[in-house]
Parts: sequence; structure tokens; C-alpha cells
Amino acid sequence: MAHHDLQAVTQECGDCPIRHRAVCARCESDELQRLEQIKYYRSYQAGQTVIWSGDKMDFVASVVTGIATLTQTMEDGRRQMVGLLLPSDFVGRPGRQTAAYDVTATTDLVMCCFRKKPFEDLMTSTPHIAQRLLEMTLDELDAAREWMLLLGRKTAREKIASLLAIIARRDAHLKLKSAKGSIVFDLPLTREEMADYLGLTLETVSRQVSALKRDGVIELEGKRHIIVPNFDRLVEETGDDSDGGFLV
Amino acid sequence: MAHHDLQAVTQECGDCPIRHRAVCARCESDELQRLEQIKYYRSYQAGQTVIWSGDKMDFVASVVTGIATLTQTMEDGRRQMVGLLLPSDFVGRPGRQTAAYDVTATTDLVMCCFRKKPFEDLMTSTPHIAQRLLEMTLDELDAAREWMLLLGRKTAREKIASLLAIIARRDAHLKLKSAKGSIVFDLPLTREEMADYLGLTLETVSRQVSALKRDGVIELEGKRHIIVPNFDRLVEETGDDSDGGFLV
DNA sequence: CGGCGGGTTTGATCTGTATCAAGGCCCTAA
DNA sequence: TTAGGGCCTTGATACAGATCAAACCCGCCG
Repeated sequence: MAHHDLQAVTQECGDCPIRHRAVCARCESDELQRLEQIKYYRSYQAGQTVIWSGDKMDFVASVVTGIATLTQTMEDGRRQMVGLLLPSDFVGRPGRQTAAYDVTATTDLVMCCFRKKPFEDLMTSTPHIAQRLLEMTLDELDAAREWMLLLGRKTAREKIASLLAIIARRDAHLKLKSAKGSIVFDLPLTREEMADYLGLTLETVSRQVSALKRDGVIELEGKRHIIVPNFDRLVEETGDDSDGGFLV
Repeated sequence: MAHHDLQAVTQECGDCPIRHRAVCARCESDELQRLEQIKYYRSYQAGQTVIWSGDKMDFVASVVTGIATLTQTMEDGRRQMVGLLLPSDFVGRPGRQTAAYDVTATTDLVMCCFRKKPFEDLMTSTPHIAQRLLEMTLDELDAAREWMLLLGRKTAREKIASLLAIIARRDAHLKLKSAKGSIVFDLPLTREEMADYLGLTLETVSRQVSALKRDGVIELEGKRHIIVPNFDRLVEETGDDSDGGFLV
């Protein structure tokens, strides 16, 4: 199960998701205790940069609320998003000194941080944490490979449909399903951020969103509020095997 | 250090690289002993499929010699390579039943396999293995993200240059440096495989290789033998920050 | 109320890469 | 020796998406 219901997490494990994601699955109370002792919180405003690529990064962290992105930028300014961090996702790499990517808050953001050194110590002494982190990293690697197929081989229309399906799917449980089974959600990204995610320009994103609307695949209320009347129809547009299209 | 010299590995740790990559770094003799007991070897001919996406996969493995690829294929036949496995790289995922990608031998290939169940048992009982695997997976994730930037934002010429630089770099220590500092190596991939790696068509790959040759960035002997007279010049063509261009 | 700015849409045009097609090179087998 | 088949190159053309440019929407502030 790639993503947990945030509410369930917080109910089960207190306010810090990493306790669930990284430990709780097989937790022992003294491990929790020790994590508890080294954690602290940081908040960021929408648009704020959490850390720049190349900067010293002396903590690892887990997203509590809000959304952050990992991006790479080329010298001439071309940008590619390489990670989209949702609540309970993990940032940072044990054993690395400096950040490899720009991390930016795209919404207001709260992260639960652990200073790197104590966290690494904890990791070597409590095997469950490394195992949990391994599982999470393997999930991320799978997601990255899915993303590579999208970037390398999908058309603009398929890319947009895929992104909408990903967003609809990942937090389907938080969203309203209207009586007749429509799925409704708000885009957490600007057109430009969508473009950076998909390897397109913002104009192309805008055009393809309009095209999907014109063709009745989605409906729009304002710029950000999306209604998907028929999820299967959307999945057909992604180019993916349809059976991957389960909705939790 | 992302890749180890295969010879050093085999000298140090016997004939099975995973012993080094997954364990040796902090090894204890009884762990080695137990890995030893569950390992076995499999060989494949160039072009042979190791496993199809969706097939049952009851082992994990490590490449001993040769090269394998991970690819994803869409229903209509579009293909994207999502992994390039070199000696000492790891395949398979503890905790997953079925293969997520097609695995293909692009050269003759020898893999060192471990049946999944005993390997998982070993993993839960010896923390070093999970930690080693975590490091390796994080390296792969970094590589995947680099690859995403390439697929999403680089031009065809930059993609080709990047791939050549990656190949040149990864096994620089195996290759001849001629007197005046040229780097020389053989492409392990066909034009079509390069295209699947880069999200291009084989015609575009061919044209851009010719263009780099015409512009003196590389020299060709036959179709596969590459001479890079000036590595820094090649790196300039990749679009990457130059300081990433260290040559081990 | 009016102006302003960020995010967005839409139009016109350009261009890099795909597509379609032909031919070359080299190895192997008859 | 020739024939066949991978693999690769090159040319002509088509087209998806980029680029350049203008205008829209809407919330905010003076």
C-alpha cells in the first residue's frame, strides 16, 4: 500500500507520520521513545524553498501536511520535477551530506525532522527502521520508473491524463465521490508545476487540459477544481494497461 | 562509489558480487556462510529474456558478468528502458511476488541468484543486508532521477552525449586511455536499445551519433567502438553541470 | 472604482524529432 | 560465390509540441 490515510496514521501513531511509515509496522515502544526524543517540526509557506540542491542537509524528514516537490534545474533554467512529496513521504538520505535536489513547498508545509546523526545511529541500532526505509525507497523507485515511461514515451495528452489519474488515485479516500460516482478533487499544482512534472511547457499543459475538457473526459470548475465523471474513461486516456487503474 | 571494479570484487569476496555489495562491507563470516548456502547461478544468452513483466519471480539476483536491461512496454509496443544492469547490480525486490519489468540479457549474462524466501529470512535476521540494500536502492533512485531529467528536458544531442558519458564513466577503469588521454570503449547497446534508453527513435540516435562524429566530439571505428578524444568536450555536450563530470 | 499582477488561455508560427522509405555494410549460411 | 538478414545510415516529409505574442480572469490593494 503505497500511501496511507493521513488521518488513520495520526490516530494510530500520533502526529508524526514517519513513526508509522518508518517504524510502527513492527514497532517496539523504546524505538518510538527514541524517535520521539530526536524529532522536531518545521513549517514553510507555500512557494518557500526548503533547501537548495548542493546545500548542507543535516536532517532527514517526513511530510506531515502539505506538498513539496523535488526538482532539478539545468544551467540554462530548464527544470524537471523528480519527486512529489505528499504527507507521510520521506525526504533526505541517510549517509549523504548535501541535498541532491531543490526541495520546495508548493503548499503550506509542515515537516517532521530528525537530525541526521542521531537518526543514523538509531537506524544502525534498530533494524526495523532500515527495513521500513528500504520498502519506502523501493516504492519510490517503482514510481520513478513509471514516471520514466511517462517522460520518455507518452504523448502530451497521455501525460496529462496520467497525472490527473495519479492525483485522483493517491488521495481518492479524501475526496468526494458524488452520487453517480464522479471523482472530484483540487489540483495541488500550477500549470507550470504540472509542466515541470511532465516534461512539457505550460502552454501545452493548458491546451491539453482544455482538450480533455472539450472531449468530456473531465470537467473544470475554475482553474483548479477537477471533476472526473468516469474514471475508467480517464484511465483509457493514459495509455497504461487498464488493470493498473484500480482505485484503491 | 556507485560501481566497483569487478576484479577487485571477485578477488576480495569470491565469485559472487552480491557478497561484496550486499554484505561484505560490514560482513561477519556466518552471514557469508549462509548466503553461500542459498546461492546458485544462472546463465543467459545475448538477447534472451530473463523474466517477463508480470511473471512469478521467486528469486533475487545480482549480475556477475554481462549486461541486462529492465524495460516497460505499452500495449501498442512503445518501449522505455528503465534500468541498465551492470556487473554487481541487484535485480528483484524482496517482498514482491511478480516481476514489474521485462528483464532481458543484452549480452551473454551470468547472474548469481538467491531464492527469495531464504534471502528474506536472512535479511530479517542480519541487519547489514537490509542496510546495504538500502544504500544500493538509494543509489538507483538517484540514477533514476538523473535519467528523468534526461528524458524530460534534454535535446536528442544532449541525450546521446549523456549516455556516452555515462558509459564512459562507469567503466572508465576497465578502458584504455591512450597516450594523449583519449577514452576508448565499446557500446554495449544497439542503436535501438540506445533509443529505448533515451526515449528517442533509432533513426534519431543514428543521426545524432553521426552529428557528434562530424563535429569531432567522438570518433567511430565500426559501429560500436567509440573514441572520445576529449572527455570534457563530451561532457559540455551533455547539458549537465560540468563538475558532475568527474571521471572516477 | 481602477489598476495591477500572477496564473491561465488561446492564437500563429516555427522547429526538432518522428515517420516513411530506400539503400549500405558485414557476417553467416548455402 | 551469392543470397539473406541483422544492424545501421541517410533522405524526404509530416507533425506534435515549443516558442512567441496577446489577451483574459480574478483576487487584491490603493
